[in-house]
Amino acid sequence: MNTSPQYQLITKRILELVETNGYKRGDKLPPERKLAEQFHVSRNCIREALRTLAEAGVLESRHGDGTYYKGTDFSSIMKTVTSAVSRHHERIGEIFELRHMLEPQIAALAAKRITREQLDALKAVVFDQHQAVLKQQDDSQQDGRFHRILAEAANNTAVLEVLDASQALIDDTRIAPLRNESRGLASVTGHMRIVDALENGDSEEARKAMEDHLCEIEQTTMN
Amino acid sequence: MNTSPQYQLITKRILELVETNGYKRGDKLPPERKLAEQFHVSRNCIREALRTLAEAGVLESRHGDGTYYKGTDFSSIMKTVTSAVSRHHERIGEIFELRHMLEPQIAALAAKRITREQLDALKAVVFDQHQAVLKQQDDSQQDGRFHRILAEAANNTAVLEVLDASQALIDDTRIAPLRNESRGLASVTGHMRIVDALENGDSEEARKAMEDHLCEIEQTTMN
DNA sequence: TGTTCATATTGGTCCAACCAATTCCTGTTT
DNA sequence: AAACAGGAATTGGTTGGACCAATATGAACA
Repeated sequence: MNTSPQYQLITKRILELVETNGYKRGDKLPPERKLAEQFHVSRNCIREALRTLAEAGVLESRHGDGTYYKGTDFSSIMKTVTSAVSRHHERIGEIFELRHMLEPQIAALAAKRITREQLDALKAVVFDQHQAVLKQQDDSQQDGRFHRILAEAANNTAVLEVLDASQALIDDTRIAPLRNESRGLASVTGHMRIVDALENGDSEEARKAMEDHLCEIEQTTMN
Repeated sequence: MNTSPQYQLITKRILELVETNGYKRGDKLPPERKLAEQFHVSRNCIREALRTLAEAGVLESRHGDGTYYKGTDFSSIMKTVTSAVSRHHERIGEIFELRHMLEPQIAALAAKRITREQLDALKAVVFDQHQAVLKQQDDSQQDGRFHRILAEAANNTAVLEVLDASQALIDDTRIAPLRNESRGLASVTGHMRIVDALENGDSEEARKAMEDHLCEIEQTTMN
């Protein structure tokens, strides 16, 4: 037989606990001793499960304080494997390709589903980005935020998670920017066109605008 | 002071050990008890570090055997991505949507990149599927294989991993079949059209064919 | 040569205690 | 009443030793 070790089962049960009790990001879990008692296993076993979940980015333990539900935060996980990622620079192109597949359709979906608030947030971000560019500051923060809000507006968490992970990979490999003013302005213009399409609820135009935007970025990146 | 817990330090030291000693994929690490002695920490602490590395995909422990170096391949990184997907199995609709975003573009890419051998494999699968349908057998195996070969032909491991994860989820939830002869034949016809487009290297037609194919499936699934 | 079985090795689990960081209450001071 | 200081309670981090369970190994056997 190939029975799973107990700590793996416990891992799942803790996840269940979190889900069925509707834990939200930042909530504190019961102390290890309680969990051990509740699941009828040793505290040791609980801790191994917690280490697993911590590495997976689901939880975070703070000495003397407690264990917290982190939601799914990828950037922290990625840090632990950064060294590994660096050995796979050649694959980063695939990640870009993956994003290139998703983003235009996200834009199209968002055109149908975006809320008033999200649209406003988007406009605010583009505004901020414009300011940053004009001041010759780094606008990568705003740029990332723009794409993230869009993914949220598409209202599909699965896609959102995939995109977040991709972004984390890209960030971590520091492939990044080469940002200058002309490139920044082009980015702002692209974003404005997308926002415009969203405002009109025009799916096709949104898709196309995003498509063009990404192509432009790719060209200026591959200098 | 904000000293890291010991198990985190041990995690790094184990990685060092692996690197400096030139461990290769599949090599066996020293037993936990040795490691504990060598690093002057408790075996418990070692184990927590091992759990962390195991979750990161670097190591694998086998009961009664030993702990092995798994190497750090790309898929271990993507595991992070795919695990995100798998935490959302309740949202099966989103998963379908995700696939719907990817598959047509995969078809388009595959039209440019597919090899002779892959095209042959594709034809063989469609052939088998046709046989299965005519014999009123379940063709889900062939159907899955078709989409997988296509993803391989697109030659993008990142996308492939995401799709595999999605497929596993769909399989898992047994949403599936409702397969009957007319639906099966429609599927075969759809696949044939896609193969035809691939053979001609026609990206756009491949995309469209896949798009239509998916729409048809969705309709017949939502009975 | 091939099989079986005892044994050693190794990961998995448990317990009970103690260390260390943080929080929280309580009493004091201002 | 507000601010502060200090100690107790809570909670994660670590330890050592014991035992269970799966696997590998090698010797005895057919």
